[in-house]
Amino acid sequence: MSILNDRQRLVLALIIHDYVETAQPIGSQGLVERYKLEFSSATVRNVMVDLTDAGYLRQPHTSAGRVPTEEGYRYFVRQLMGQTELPANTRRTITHQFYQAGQDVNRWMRLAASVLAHQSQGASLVTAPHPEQARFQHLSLIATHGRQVLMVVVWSGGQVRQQILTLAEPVSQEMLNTATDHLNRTCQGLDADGLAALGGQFDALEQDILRLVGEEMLRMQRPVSGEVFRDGLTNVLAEPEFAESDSARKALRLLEERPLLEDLLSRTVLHSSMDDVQVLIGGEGTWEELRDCSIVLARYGAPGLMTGALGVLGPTRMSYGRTVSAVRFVSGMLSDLVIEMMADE
Amino acid sequence: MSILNDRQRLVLALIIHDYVETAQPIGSQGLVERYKLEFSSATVRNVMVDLTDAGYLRQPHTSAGRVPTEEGYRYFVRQLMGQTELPANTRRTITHQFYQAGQDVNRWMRLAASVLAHQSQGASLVTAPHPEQARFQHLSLIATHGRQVLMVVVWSGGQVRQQILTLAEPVSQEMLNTATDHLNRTCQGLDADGLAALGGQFDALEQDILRLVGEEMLRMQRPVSGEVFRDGLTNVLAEPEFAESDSARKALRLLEERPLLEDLLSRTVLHSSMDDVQVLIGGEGTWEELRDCSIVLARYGAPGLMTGALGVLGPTRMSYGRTVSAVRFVSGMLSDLVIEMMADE
DNA sequence: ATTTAGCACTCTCGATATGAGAGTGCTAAA
DNA sequence: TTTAGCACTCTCATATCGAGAGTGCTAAAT
Repeated sequence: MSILNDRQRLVLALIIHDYVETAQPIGSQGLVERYKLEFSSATVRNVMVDLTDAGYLRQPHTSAGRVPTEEGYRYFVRQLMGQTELPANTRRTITHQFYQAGQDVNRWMRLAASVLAHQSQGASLVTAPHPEQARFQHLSLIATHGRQVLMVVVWSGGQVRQQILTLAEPVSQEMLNTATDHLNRTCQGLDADGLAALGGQFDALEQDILRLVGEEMLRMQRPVSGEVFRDGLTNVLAEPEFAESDSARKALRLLEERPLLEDLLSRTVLHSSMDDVQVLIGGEGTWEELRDCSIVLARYGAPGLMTGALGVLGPTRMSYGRTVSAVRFVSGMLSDLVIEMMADE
Repeated sequence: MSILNDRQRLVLALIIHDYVETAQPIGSQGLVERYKLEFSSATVRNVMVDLTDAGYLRQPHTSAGRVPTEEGYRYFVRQLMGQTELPANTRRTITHQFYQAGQDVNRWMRLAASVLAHQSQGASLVTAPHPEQARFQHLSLIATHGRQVLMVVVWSGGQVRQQILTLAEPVSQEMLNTATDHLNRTCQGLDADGLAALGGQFDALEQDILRLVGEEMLRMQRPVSGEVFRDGLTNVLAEPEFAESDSARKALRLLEERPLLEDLLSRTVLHSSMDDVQVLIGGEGTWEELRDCSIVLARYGAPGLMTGALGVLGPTRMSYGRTVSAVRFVSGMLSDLVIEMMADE
């Protein structure tokens, strides 16, 4: 990566700024006029040649204006963008909305997806927080009909998972109550290892239940185990570069199909530290589908305890400042909420 | 609506069939050649004039082929299409998949959305089944931290809803157990009226809980209360008429935004009888956003007890035969599953 | 050593023209 | 009632053309 002088940096920033707005190649004259630059268009042209040689700009064709390359965007994001924040009143409004959502995690998720989509004008996704180290908290067994039993397990993060079991033989609600009481007293706060270490102090029924609880625990600890919340998918379609809709389709499919999504998240954000915003520009050579897209990702939650991921998909030509600040803000918001929730319990 | 003779009906059916495949206006010559018709293209042209006068066909411009009108599709769906079914082996495969999903309602929903999207090549949506008449089954209260209590309510359909309460003052887990035991014994199987009718046989804590349970019950009985499962949104983008992406955006937004969706469902499928497939062609004058789209909808579930809705969105030029059979089949499948589940409990 | 004015050159984009092709509607004959 | 024949219409793809925007280069100016 070349080292740019101030003028080069200024011109690059201005070109990116204008191109993000207009989606049109940016020419030297227009730039000088719009920003009343104190050097001439010829000088700008010289600078443009430098930036093109450095790989930060390109021309769609001879004698058209310049367009940022992926490298150009990367330089901008790393070196030029600075730490922007959402406007104070926007932050207040959003905070208020989260506050109103109370303790309902599903509402947090929906709200986060909605805020991200709205602020960034892109497509957003938010994965539900999942425990990195699930701990058992409470169990209910409810006899329904014959050998069918509804098992409801509450985990220490407050997640609730239910499942219907079919037992080998009918069991009365009384016996179920006895078993749950025993298990609830004994297993409180145990993690997977703890559960496995418990010896033969249980009868057959309790052993069975314990095994199922253990399986559920494993399922829950997978990275994209729960629901994925999305919003603003149609925003992406509004961008002119996706008018032809084919690349848009490919990109949206990435968000729609779970395996692709798991791949994406596990290769990037899961290894990053909390609330650290990552910007993937143009697929970074790995995702063909994302040729003309960028993704802004972050991981949120209580490190080591309960984490999730969130992100925004938009065209490469997106407003990185706004998007990064939105992602950072929402990620921090959710982290605070999750940490607070964990502390309560 | 005019009465058509056999030849007119045949020509209309063939034009719709071809147009659905090619998305191109259909001409008289091509029709005669492709289907080796025993009358000439001139005759077909005469028939086309009749069908155009009747309002079932139109010409994009003078001297282009014919294209079905919305009325044409309606006539086709009502009179010509017949009762088609998915192929037997497809039905078997799908049945098998549902069977493998066990009793997990969320998996049913995801699978239903996926099957609908795949079979119809459109965008699908499925609302979770919600109780028409919720009955209380079981309650758990779990003390978490200070005055915070996690309330988990199980309804007679097997739905589980959780919520975090903040009590006026700290309460021990013992006291919570006593209260839940009492409430679980007393309220088993009661509906909203039943709960309201219970007099002063409860202490203050129990009264509070009961009130919250009642509120939750009301929330749950709203038509689109739970999650909405979607799939295949990108299928729609693949259709040539949505290449320009603007009308596609409008239509997909209808599925993305909950209020619009509630409006759509409440005005149509909620008043229909179970497993009865409704076809809305071109917005039916009510939904501007659906100008070039059709929606195939059905209601599923156990009538009076637990119902949901499902549907497919596609271009007006969609294969109604395939889509209607897919919607009918999946709807019947889910109805069976829900009824079976209700009978178990 | 930079910066700038001047200018020729290039390329896109929209407007306009043109011809092939597909399809119709009409008329008159079968 | 059906059909062959034919003139007519309209679209679509292609080609042409000029305006406009923007560049790169050179030589002069700072």
